[in-house]
Amino acid sequence: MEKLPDYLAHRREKLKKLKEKGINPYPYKFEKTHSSKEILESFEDLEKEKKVVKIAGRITSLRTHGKSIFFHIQDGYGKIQVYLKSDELGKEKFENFELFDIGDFIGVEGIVFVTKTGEKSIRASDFVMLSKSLRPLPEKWHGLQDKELRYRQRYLDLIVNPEVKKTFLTRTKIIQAMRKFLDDRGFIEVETPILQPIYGGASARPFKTHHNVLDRDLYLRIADELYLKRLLIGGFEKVYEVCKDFRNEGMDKNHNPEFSMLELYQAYADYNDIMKLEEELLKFVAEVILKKLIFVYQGDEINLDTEWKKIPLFESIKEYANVDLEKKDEEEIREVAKNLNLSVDEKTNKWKLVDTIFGNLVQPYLIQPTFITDYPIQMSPLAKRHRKKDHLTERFELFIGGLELGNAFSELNDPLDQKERFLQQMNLRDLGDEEAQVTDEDFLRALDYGMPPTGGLGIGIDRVVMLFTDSASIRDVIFFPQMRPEG
RNA sequence: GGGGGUGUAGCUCAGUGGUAGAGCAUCUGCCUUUUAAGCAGGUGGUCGGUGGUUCGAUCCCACCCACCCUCACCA
Repeated sequence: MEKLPDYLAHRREKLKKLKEKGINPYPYKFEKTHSSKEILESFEDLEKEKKVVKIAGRITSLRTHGKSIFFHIQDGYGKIQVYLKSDELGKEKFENFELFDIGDFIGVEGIVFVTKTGEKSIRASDFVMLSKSLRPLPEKWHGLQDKELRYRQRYLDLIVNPEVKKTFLTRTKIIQAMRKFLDDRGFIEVETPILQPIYGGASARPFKTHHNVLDRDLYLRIADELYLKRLLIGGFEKVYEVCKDFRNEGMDKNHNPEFSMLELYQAYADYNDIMKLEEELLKFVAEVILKKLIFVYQGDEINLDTEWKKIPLFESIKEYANVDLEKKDEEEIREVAKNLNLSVDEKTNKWKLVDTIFGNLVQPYLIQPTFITDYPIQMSPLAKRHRKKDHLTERFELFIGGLELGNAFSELNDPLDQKERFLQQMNLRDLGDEEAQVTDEDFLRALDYGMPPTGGLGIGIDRVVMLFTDSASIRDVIFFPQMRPEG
């Protein structure tokens, strides 16, 4: 048998001794009366009444003093100090504590008191092992710093870095707030397929899988769009889905292969209505989460309490890059990109060139909330033509803090136009654009039956969480980000 | 994929061409209000991996792996 390192062997030895004493190191349950938070909040009453409390949690620090011991236990809501005294527990019980370590789950019974140094604590009259820990926790003072370990072993990160737990609690509250906002406005939350025979609704490469019984390839969805629109056709007027989407593409601080999205559709609305809706939604979330509309993201002060700026895409490029691309042809735009030292090649098509120029010269400077509107048709195959400018669509993206937070259209509901757009996409695909969208015949058939005029919106939930928790990387707001196999 | 950085004890980090250190954790002893408890004494390492240079490599070189930053890609 392989020899364990000392720090593991010692704990195995203690585990064995517990069993020899007839103590189950992994019992089935413990009836708590309070959480640490509840005790601290109602401390004065508990102290006055000398009420016996029972609390459970993980030992996170330990100070022994011969015949007395102090330790903190951390539960799901905070931490509280416990005091053990030999006189009060009896010698045998007190000595059993030798088999407890930092990291173990313990149940404690006792009454509350305040120590000499003023800390609200529990004077234990009994304690019980709830789960023996066989590995040491990271260091108490610096916590877990190594990002790789923090992501791979998020549970440790959560145990020792309290601000991490707070970020994820905020994440949950943000999603709750989004649901409340939409539910209160009569939106219906729905679920649509993750496994799709034809992927659509966005421009991205998919993950592919296979159904054995049907002997058919399926794709993990890259968006929910085409299914939610089918529901509009079916008669729902306001729907939304909080979903995971999957895109088989690169990973960086703004992208994870699986990510969370909020998609919503509202019949009889256009993109102007959706702009207003998204602005109200994010202001509502900010009020709920931050209790204010002015906050700092990555060093920049962001003010949501303004009239949010709206600029057409080409205007924004004119404003920030000082060049008018709207009337230029592909070669002229390529020249512009090259002169700006952007890495583009002869294969980069016109629309990707525009996108690259925007992404490098405009997007990073969109710190205050800004709607970029009216994208070219070729960049927006699911968006309705602009009512006044035929070469553009009624589409917008929202940027705050340099982050792209949403993408929305007056949805294309002209079945023949949609068919044309799919054909254009297939042409791009034939020219080597692997992210070009795939024609979905069933969706076209559905559109033939008629979809009401509709406004739709997709919001990257992870990025909203980044914004409101001042996180620099998407990995800091996803519990278990995608990682390569351990090296 | 390109450029830069990091990788040393369970954790946080020093360090050196002659096979290694601190703090915390852990172990032993002392200690009945401590809280980064204290005091005394221990244990613990394939120095990310594989090759090369060298009498000798954790250190220098090459390649590989992982992670971070950045560019590209990716709405």
